[in-house]
Amino acid sequence: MAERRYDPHQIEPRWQALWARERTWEVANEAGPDGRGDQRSAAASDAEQALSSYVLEMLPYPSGEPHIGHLKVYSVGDAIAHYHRRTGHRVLHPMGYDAFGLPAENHAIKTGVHPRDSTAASIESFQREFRRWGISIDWSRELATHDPRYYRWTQWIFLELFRAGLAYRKEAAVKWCPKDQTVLANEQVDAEGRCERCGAIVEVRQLEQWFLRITDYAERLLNDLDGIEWPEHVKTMQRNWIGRSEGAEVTFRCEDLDPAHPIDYPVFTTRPDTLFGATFFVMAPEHPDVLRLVEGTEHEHEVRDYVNHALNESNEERGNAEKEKTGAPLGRTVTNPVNGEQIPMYVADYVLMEYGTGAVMAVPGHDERDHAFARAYGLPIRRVIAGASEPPRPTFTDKDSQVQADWGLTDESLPYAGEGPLVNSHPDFDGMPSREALGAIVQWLDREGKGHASVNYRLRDWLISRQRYWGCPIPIVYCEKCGMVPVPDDELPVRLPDIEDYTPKGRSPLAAAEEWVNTTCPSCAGTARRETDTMDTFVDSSWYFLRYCDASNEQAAWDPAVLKEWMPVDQYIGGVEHAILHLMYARFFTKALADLGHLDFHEPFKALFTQGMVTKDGAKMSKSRGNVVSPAAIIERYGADTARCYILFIGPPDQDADWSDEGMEGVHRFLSRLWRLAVEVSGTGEEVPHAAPPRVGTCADPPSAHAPTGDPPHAVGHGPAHVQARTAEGGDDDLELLRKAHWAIDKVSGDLRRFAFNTAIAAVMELLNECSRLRDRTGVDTQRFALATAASLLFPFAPHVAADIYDRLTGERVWEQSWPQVDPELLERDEYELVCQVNGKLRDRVQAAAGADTEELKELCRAAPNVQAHLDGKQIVKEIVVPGKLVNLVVR
RNA sequence: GCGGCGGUGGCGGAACGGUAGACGCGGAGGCCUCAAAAGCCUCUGUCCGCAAGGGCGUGUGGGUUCGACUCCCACCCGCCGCACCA
Repeated sequence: MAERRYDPHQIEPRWQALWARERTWEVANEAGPDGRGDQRSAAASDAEQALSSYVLEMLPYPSGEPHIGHLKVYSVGDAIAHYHRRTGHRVLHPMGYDAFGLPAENHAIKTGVHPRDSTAASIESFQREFRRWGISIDWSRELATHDPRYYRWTQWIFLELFRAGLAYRKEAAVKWCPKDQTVLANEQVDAEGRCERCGAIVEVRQLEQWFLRITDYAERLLNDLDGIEWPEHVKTMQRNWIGRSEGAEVTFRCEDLDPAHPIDYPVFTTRPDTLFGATFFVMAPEHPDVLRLVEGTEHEHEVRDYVNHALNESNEERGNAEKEKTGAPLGRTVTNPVNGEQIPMYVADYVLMEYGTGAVMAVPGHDERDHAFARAYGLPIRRVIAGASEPPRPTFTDKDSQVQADWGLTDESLPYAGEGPLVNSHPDFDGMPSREALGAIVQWLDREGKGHASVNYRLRDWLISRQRYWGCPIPIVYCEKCGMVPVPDDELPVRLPDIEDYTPKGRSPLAAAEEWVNTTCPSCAGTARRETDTMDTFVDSSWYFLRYCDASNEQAAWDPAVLKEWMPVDQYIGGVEHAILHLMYARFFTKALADLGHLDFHEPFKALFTQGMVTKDGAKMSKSRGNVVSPAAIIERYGADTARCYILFIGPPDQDADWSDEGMEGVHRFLSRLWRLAVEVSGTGEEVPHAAPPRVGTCADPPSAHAPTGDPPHAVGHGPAHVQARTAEGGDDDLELLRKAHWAIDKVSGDLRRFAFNTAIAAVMELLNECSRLRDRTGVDTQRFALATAASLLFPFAPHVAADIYDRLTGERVWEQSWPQVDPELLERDEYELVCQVNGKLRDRVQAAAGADTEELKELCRAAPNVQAHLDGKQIVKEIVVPGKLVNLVVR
C-alpha cells in the first residue's frame, strides 16, 4: 500500500464540493418541513422544533484579498456556528461585503480602474478564499452594500429617518481644500493643517451637511448597555463615547450691546457649586455671536484674527491639552447670576462649540484649563472650595484679604478640582459641603429662573454627508419651488450614475454628472437637482444584519415576521476597532427603526465577542514592514484546516497573538498524526470515503445508505455505546482511553462555551496522545470510538479533516451528528491521586479511593512516607481536607 | 490626565483560592535509515544533590488565608482606547 500521508489538498476540496452540492449550510426561514436546516440537521429532530441561532461575523470590506485577520474572525465564527448547529440549533450564518468606501475610490483615482470593477474583483477573491477555508456560509443570502438591490433599502431607511425628523440638514464647519475644491475628512488633514493630497493649507467652511439625530438616543444607548452580553471594555468605551455628565445649565446675561435687549448665554457646568468662583467667561471661536460682540470695537481686528487662526488649526493641534492657552478679550462683560458680578468675556480655542453650549463660565480656582488661561491673561483666581487637607477658612470680609484671594497669590494649591466646604461664596452656602451646595445652588437658580439641572452628552449627531462618488446616493432632490423633496419610495433606488471621472473637483464628483443631477421634482414636476453627496459607509453597515434575514425580499427591506425568527443576532463577532462607531450606529439604527414600528427589538446584538489582532514578530502586519502572512499562501502549503486550527490554537482569541510558522507546523503535525491513526484504525487506507462519493452529480439528497465499515459504528455521544465498548473490550486500558475521551468531551464543550478554543484544541491533542500511547493495548472499537470522538470535537475548528476521519471511522457525516454527550460516570474515577501537603507545601502523593471519607483521607496523608519525614515529631494542629483533591496538615 | 487590558519557563500559552508551567514550539539524547527527510520514543523552570530529596520560583512591596498566578491595598512596566468634554 502506498504511504498514507495526510494530504489536505485531497481532502478539503472533496468535502467543500459536497457541502456546496448539497447546500449544507443553507437554512430556510420557515422552520417548517421545507426548512433545509431541519432536513439536514440530525440535531433538529422532528419532534421538537429546533431553536434558531444567528451567528454573525462583521462583514468584510472587500479590498485586495482576505488577510490573516479575516481568517481569524471567520475561524472563530465558524467554530461557534458549528457548535450551535450540533447542539440543536438552526443556524443562520451568512456573508456579505461592505463594498462602498473611500479606499476603493482612492485606489480608482490612482489607477483609473473603476471602483465597481476593483470591488467586483475583490469580492470574487473573498468568495474564493472563504470557500477554500471551508467556512459554513449560507451563500443564498449573500449581499453587497453597493448593489442597488441592497442600497435601495439603505435609501428607504434614510427616508424613514428623514420623515421622522431623525435625518436633517444643518450648517457645519468642515475642512475644505481650496486647491482640490473639496471637503476633506478630518483624517485627510495632516498635523500641519495641510491637505493630504495636494499640501494646500486647509480652510474651514460652513457647509450644509446631512446629520442623523443619534443624540436623541444617547440616554437609551447608554442604559441599554446593561442588558446585553458584551465585553465590559467595549461597553466602557461606548459609555465614555456617549459621555453623559450631570450638571446644570446656568444663564449669564450680557447687556453691553443693547441694555434694552439683553442677550442670555446659557452655559453647561458640572460644578454649579463653584459658580461664585467664576471670574470670566469664554466663548468658542466658532460661536456665532463672537464677531457680533466685537463688531466696530477696538477688539474687532484682534478677535477676527484669533478666530481665523483658531478655525484653521488642525484637530490634533487644537486638541492638545498641553498647549499654552490662547485667546482674545471681547471687551464685553456678562453678569454672574449668583452674585451679580460683571465678568469679562473672552474667546479661546480651548472651548469647543460642539460640546455644551459653546460657551463656558471660567472658574480658575477649580478648573485646570481656566486656571491656565487666567494665569496667561492675568485674570483673578478665587478659591471658593476649601481643599480637603485644609480647614475651611473664614470668609474674607475686609478689602485687603479679598484682593489677595481674588488673585490667588497665596494659594499654590489651586486649581483644586476636588470637593470640600464652600468658602468665599455667599453666607447661605459658605461652609456647606460642595456636593450639598451643588444641589442647593441649582435649586436657587431654578427658583430665580437663572438656570436648571441639566444633563449633557459628549455624543454628537452623526454627520453622514460625504462629498464622494463611491457611496450610497442620498435620495433627496432640491426643487426651486418645493425645496427639499424626498424621492418617493417607488422610485428607489436612486442609482449611482456611471461616471467617467470620479476624482473630486468642485463639490461631490456626482455634481459633475449633469444628466443625473438634473431631474424633475417628484412633487411639482418642475426642474430640480439631486443631492450630490453620498452617505457615510457606516450607514450601509448599520442594518445589513437585518437584510440577511430576508435577503431576497424585493417588496420590502425585510418582513418583520422573518426578523422575529432570527433577530437579535445571538453571537456577533468582530474586531475591537469597531467597538465604538459601527456598534453604536447599528444600535442607533435598531432603536430608531423600532420606534418607527419596523422592528420589535431594541438591541441588534445580544452577545458580542471581539477578537484580538494577529501580529508577526510582535508588530502589526504591513506591506511596508514586509511581515505580512498571507492566508492564501499558508493554505496553499498546509491546507485550511491547519491554518484555521492554528489561528485558534495560538492563544485566547480575544487577545492579540503573534503568528509563528513553527507553531503552525506543530498543528499540522497534530492533524497529520490524527488522520494517519484514524486511517490505520479504520483500515480505509487511501480509498476515498464513501460519504463523499466522487462524481455523483447533482443529487439533491445525500446517499441514504451508510454501509458500515466492518464493526457497527459507535453512535458517538450515546450512553449504550460506551457500555458496549467497555464490556466488549473490557480491559483497564480500554476503560482509561474511554475515560480520556469523555474527559475531552467535557473539556471541549466547556471551552467552546467560553471561547477558549486554544485549550479545546489542546484537549483533543491530549486525547490523540492517549490514543497513540494506548494504541497496542486497546481494542479496535475503543480506538474507533476515541478517534471518532476526537474528530467530532475537532470538527468546529478543522471541519474537512474531521469530516474525513469521522466518515472513515463510522461511515457517518459528522455535521449531522449531535454534539457528543458526556457520560458522568466515566468522568469519575475509582481511585485518584491524593495530594498530601504539610503547611501548604506539597510533600507526597498517594492513591486514594474515590469514596474515601475525611478520616480515611487524613489517615492516608499522615501515613504517606514523605509526609512522615516532614512531620518529624512536630504537632499537628489542624487538618484541612478537600475531598477528591488534597489533605493539608498544619504542624508546629 | 481618564478608562480598559495585560505582565507566568528559551518562546506562544495552561491553571473553579487547592499538585504552577496542560498543550504546542524550540532544545537535548535515542530508535529507524547506507544516509537524509519524515516518523517514533525519552528528557527538558531553576539551583544544590550520585540519588532520595530539598531550596527558590507567576513584574515589585505589603495584607487576607491552613493554602494565593488567582482575592485585597500600594506601586512599577507594557499595550490599546479616549482626551482642553467645562
